[in-house]
Amino acid sequence: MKDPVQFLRHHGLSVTAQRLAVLRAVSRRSHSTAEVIAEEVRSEINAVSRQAVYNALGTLAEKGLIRRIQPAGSPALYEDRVNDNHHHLICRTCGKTVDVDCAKGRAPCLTAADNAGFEIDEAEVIYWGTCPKCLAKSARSRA
Amino acid sequence: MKDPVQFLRHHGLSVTAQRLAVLRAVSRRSHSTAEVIAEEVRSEINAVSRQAVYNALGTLAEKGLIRRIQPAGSPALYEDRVNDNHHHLICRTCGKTVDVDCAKGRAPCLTAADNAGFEIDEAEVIYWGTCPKCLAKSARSRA
DNA sequence: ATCCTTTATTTGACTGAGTCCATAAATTGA
DNA sequence: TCAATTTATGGACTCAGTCAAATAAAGGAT
Ligand SMILES: [Mn+2]
Ligand SMILES: [Mn+2]
Ligand SMILES: [Zn+2]
Ligand SMILES: [Zn+2]
Repeated sequence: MKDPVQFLRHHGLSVTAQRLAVLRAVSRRSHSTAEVIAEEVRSEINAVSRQAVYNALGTLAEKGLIRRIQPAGSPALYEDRVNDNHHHLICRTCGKTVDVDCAKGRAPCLTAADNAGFEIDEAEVIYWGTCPKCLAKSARSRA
Repeated sequence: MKDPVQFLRHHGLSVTAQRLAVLRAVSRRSHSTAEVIAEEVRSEINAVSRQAVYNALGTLAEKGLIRRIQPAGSPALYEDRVNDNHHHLICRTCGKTVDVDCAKGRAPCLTAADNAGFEIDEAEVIYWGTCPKCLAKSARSRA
């Protein structure tokens, strides 16, 4: 199931240049926006509509080939690291986003203190803070 | 520090009808949108601009009197339960949002598996799933 | 109570990120 | 190869929020 063409077929999706290019663009760099992905795609196949990018990202995420995260104050980000429910660490100053393994190990940490009768399918964790670079910069300006 | 007037003064903010009404509106119901809050405020004092509502919500959140959460696919939500870094459980179907105590107890769970050199100041946790009502409804429709 | 300065509110235009929809094109599989 | 189905395109449109200039209200000092 490594091959994207196989993957698309397997989910009953037609194989299109746009989808393949979007897939490659997402893999090339982690945590990128639809906008950035669209630019990447355009540099590969020579044109693609915004809507096609959103459609591809949407269906690929739905089928589980890519993952979408939607941090506060940022457009959605897409990545190809999938199926491990890892978490994210985001710099409030510059937006730098890095992966963090799930604190509870491999098993996704789905247990809430009290689930209030909900059936929980995902625990989304975002650690907010300041990245090393921005820390250094603010230390310098305070000096 | 219970009294909102005191609180505003204490933070060097002038006390305005709009701010007080926004504060009351936020307290009246948990997890409401700016839009809903604006309507509440309008039913109390007879008019308020959208911008004034956003301003008030912004400064009140900044000063720590209210808290803003920004779940994926929803406008920002505001609540007055503050200073305990509690988490949220959100229904993917109907958006119902409920509080969940921090899994790690009183101390906010700020520890990531690997902080990558970041200085973390908040761990935001959202549990996504289906609420009891929506579970029941879908069980019924499957029957 | 009055004036002055600071701070907040109003109004209305504007933006970013994404969605909707009708038409055109590509993909599939018979 | 030829429909039938699935996607892509282009353009209008929406939602949630921000910006900026003009006006109004609040707070402090007389
Ligand atoms: Mn990631
Ligand atoms: Mn809450
Ligand atoms: Zn940073
Ligand atoms: Zn529900």
